[in-house]
Amino acid sequence: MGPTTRARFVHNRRRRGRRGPYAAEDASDEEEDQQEASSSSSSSDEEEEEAGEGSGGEVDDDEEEEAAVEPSGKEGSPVTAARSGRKASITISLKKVCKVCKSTGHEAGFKGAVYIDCPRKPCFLCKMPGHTTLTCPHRVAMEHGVIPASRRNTNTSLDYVFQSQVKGKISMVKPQVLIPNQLECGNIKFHQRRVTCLEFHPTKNNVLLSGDKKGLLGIWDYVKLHEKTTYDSVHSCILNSMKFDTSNDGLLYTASSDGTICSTDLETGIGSSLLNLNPNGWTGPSTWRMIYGMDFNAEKGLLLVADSFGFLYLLDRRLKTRIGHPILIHKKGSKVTSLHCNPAQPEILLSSGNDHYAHIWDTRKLEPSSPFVSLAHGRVVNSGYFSPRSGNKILTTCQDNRIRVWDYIFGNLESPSREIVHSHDFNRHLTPFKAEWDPKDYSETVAVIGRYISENYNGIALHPIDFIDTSTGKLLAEVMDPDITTISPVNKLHPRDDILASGSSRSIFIWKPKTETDATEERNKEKAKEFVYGSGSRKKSNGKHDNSSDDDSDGNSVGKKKKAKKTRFTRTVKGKGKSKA
DNA sequence: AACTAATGAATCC
DNA sequence: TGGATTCCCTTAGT
Repeated sequence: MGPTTRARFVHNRRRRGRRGPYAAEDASDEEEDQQEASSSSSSSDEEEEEAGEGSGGEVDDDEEEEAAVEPSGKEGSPVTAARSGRKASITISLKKVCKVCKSTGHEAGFKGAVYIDCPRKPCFLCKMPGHTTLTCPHRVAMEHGVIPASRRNTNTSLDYVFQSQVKGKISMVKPQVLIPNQLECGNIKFHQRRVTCLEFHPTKNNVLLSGDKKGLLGIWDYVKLHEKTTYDSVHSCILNSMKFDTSNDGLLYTASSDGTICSTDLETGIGSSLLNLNPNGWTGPSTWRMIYGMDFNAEKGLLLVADSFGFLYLLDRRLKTRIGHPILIHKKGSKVTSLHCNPAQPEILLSSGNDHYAHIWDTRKLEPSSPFVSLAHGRVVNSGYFSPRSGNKILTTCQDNRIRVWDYIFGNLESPSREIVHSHDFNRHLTPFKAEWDPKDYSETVAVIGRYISENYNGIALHPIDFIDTSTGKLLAEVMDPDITTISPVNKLHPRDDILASGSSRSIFIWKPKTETDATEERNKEKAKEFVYGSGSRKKSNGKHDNSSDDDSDGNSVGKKKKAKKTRFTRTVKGKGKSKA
């Protein structure tokens, strides 16, 4: 793959690449409809209410019902049944059994595009009992999940230090956030298995690297859509992490569940192994070491790596050798899920683990099992990141459906500054969700993360990618497209451009901000549609995107699935106060 | 349309 | 500590 400088939009979904000040404000009214649609959702089909929890505990009084069903035949007239008296019960027959709690009287699952929770289980969103996702207070659209500052408001001396020393360095004027909410292009089934990680090339602006569960490494130039390369021999199973060598753009380090760290020269494709934790091959699950967390300390030329048994390894980049002995940094036998070196002080390390902790370490004086600071979590911690510029904040993603933020790492870290309830449950079939900072956001507040639970958008269940203001917990935007009905657990924001890359199942998508012209066009289209509907004529198929490409096989371009009425799916929640532009 | 496989963490003994 | 069991809004395949 050659240098990529030409910016040709070959076969992109959206043409106009011109950026304009993005007006997020105009969404106001249709927003309402959306909400309307999502909340009232099942207006048409009335639930047969009752029968639910009211019927109480007992379950199996209905054997005889089943018996009764049989004679009356299939859709045998319930009327006659009711008439005949004793078989009246058949009218309520077809007993519902909840697939979650196995009791009768209610059913959990999708009803159209709306998922109905089992009322006997705690809320699937916030995990608290007493209500379901549909009525969860954290689901309220705009506030999507903040637990308002569990933080003490006392002004300690540390807070003073924070105010005087740190705040000055962080821009307090929030820059305008340009949300890449418009699907630009996609690469369907680029991978054979689900995507597990994404990384933008540090210098080549349009190059995206991706890894999957099989260990495949993909390189894709999303401007020259046809420029794709894959390496299938680098790893033999899950590619968990990728890091570029900051002193050599062409060199990529990869960490895998096969227990190896590899460096790959992206120009030549030549790779070499830096570490193999399973030199004797497979000798059973109790000995097989997997590598999830990895980061690069540029200052020291040091690669930090952690395995699934709780150990940290230090590798010298040049010598390609281990330094010292492995050090236990999480509960013995538990997986270390992520590592991150502080961008301002690379010797400060943040580790997250399956033992429900995130730890802060000073790599200059590593003592097994005695971190500098421990951050307790409710469940497995999927990831922990220092803020991208100052390194003064910490953002973690935990399987208890909470995103946690610590505002100042040298302050009181006993409890997080904020916990933000957000749906990103663990599911063994999904790549773990990780909230990621926006590297371009000087104020270090914006984070992006995919959402697990779906919302009903005009009759179709979609799983948006959420942009969250971590300083308030407010949902800044939810990004989605009616063609993408799968969950997007992997998301990465471009270090310089207003671009979002997302990995959803086996596909990869590129998103850009909706331009002024896009918005106008859409509005006009909407108007036209109203007109057509108003005049009673049927609308013919709506604007199909041009498929003008060569290279059919593994399809560039966005695939179609269910087609929904295409209204405004990429909804941007209006961000108040950032209208300057 | 209705099934299945793949397969990680919690829970229970 | 360790093995069996369970599971919850998955996805792509048959």
